[in-house]
Amino acid sequence: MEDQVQVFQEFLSRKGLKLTRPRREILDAVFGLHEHFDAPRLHQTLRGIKSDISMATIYRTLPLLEEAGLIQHSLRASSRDVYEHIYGHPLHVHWICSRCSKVQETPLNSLQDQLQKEAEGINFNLDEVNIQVRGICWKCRNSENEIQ
Amino acid sequence: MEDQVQVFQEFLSRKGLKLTRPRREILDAVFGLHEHFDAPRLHQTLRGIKSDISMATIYRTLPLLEEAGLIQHSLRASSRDVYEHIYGHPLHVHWICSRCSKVQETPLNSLQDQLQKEAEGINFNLDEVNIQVRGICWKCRNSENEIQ
DNA sequence: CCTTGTATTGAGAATCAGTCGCATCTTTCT
DNA sequence: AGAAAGATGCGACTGATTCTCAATACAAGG
Repeated sequence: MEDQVQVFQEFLSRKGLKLTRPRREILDAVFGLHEHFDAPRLHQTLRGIKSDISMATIYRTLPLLEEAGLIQHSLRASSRDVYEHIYGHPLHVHWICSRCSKVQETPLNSLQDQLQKEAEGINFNLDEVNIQVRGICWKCRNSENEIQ
Repeated sequence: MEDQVQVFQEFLSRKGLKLTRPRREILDAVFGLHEHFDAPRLHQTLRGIKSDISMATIYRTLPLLEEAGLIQHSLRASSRDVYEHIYGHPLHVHWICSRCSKVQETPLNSLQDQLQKEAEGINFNLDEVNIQVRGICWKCRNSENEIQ
């Protein structure tokens, strides 16, 4: 439990930065959410709970969390910067329905090995993988006739 | 040559819309660029060449091109809406270097088949695939020691 | 416990992308 | 040429993200 705090802490000191109250609260909020989020939503969440951390601080902290490998940019349907926390989560594929915008996730499985091989082929030091697939989910396929 | 014009033309008339001068010029500009682009860059390009098509028109046209299957949303490092034209291009993997931000592309190859299989597994009607991999490219790996 | 240098923060201004409403053109069809 | 429907440009507007800067908080040394 609270592994992510350690990770962040270590990352910060390695860079000569400090784990301050605002940073800690943002970290907690991020790992308290179990969905994708963006800066405004995070701000709302934090405000709801207790503190009034400024947008500026949130926008400053997210890149740090990303650099520390705790969160990653997620693919987005909208035009905002969307993140999700990944520490302790396996990499996955996002299946995005073009109709209802719902997002399902499945694990990478064997795809990862292949990507790894290709990475070696071009001498690329692979860090993160994001796979986004768009199409129509089964629910919408079924109700396709009604709408159109 | 100029296949994309036909495709767009047909798409438009199917929807009762017209292939106007601005739309045509945007289409040309899009297929004249051989990199990823966003609305502002497109605007700049168009301005440089000749016409003064408004941002509003560009923002209205891009979704049409997307719906026509001529371009697709690309994954982005920044916070803007980035597109690339795909008509006549095979699907590919984006290799993004976290250090120098350069983007390389490789074809999907066998990954596509696997995704297709997984799609069938969850009864998902696969349309588009975007794969983004982040890491460090060979150039940056080599010069890693110097900077740090 | 005080001092000092450095990192941080909040608030608000400033940007910038993307959207919208509307009066004015274009295109198409007759 | 005239009418109807679709398009466009302009400018206002919204909302996200960045920037600036003065005020704080913190760690280390005295």
